[in-house]
Amino acid sequence: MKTELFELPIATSDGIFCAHYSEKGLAKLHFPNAKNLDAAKKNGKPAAHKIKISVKIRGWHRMTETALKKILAGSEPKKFPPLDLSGTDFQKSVWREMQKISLGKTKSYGEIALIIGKPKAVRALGNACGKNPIPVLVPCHRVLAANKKLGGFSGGLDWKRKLLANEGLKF
DNA sequence: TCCGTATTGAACT
DNA sequence: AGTTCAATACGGA
Repeated sequence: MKTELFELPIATSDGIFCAHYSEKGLAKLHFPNAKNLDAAKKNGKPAAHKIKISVKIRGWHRMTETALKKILAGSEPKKFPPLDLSGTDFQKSVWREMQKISLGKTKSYGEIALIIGKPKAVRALGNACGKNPIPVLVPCHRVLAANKKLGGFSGGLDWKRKLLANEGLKF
């Protein structure tokens, strides 16, 4: 059975993000890509559902919005909404480790692999990163390749560069 | 079971 | 210094 997700837009200076909430918390976060904007424009409005949003979810959304904007502004958010991460244990370990990376710091895929006790699973790590449902809040953009090179990024490499630049990192 | 992957480090131009 | 290549762990089909 599929869990019903509530989809809410978050307008930022960098575009309109889309947050998906389950009954347990924030489940997914969507980058504002060209399609997104185009679709939103086409519909005249970004997903204005008439479904009733519970107070609980409104609260989470508020936290998400604040946290997101903080990060885009280059500062570390103090409050996070609960995250409803769905994935394998391996993926959850990876995502959890990534959340521990503080703003302005970076780690290599190899580092993460080492921390979760599987030094050789670097490639699998990349896989897990690509499936990270919540970019930015789970700072997958702070994970670089070994030589401090940018790896890749789901939302586009531009975003990764931009986010890192926001945090004062240079290349 | 086979394929792809956001890696890595060593060998080879 | 840039490029190619095999090894490797995990998830999806």
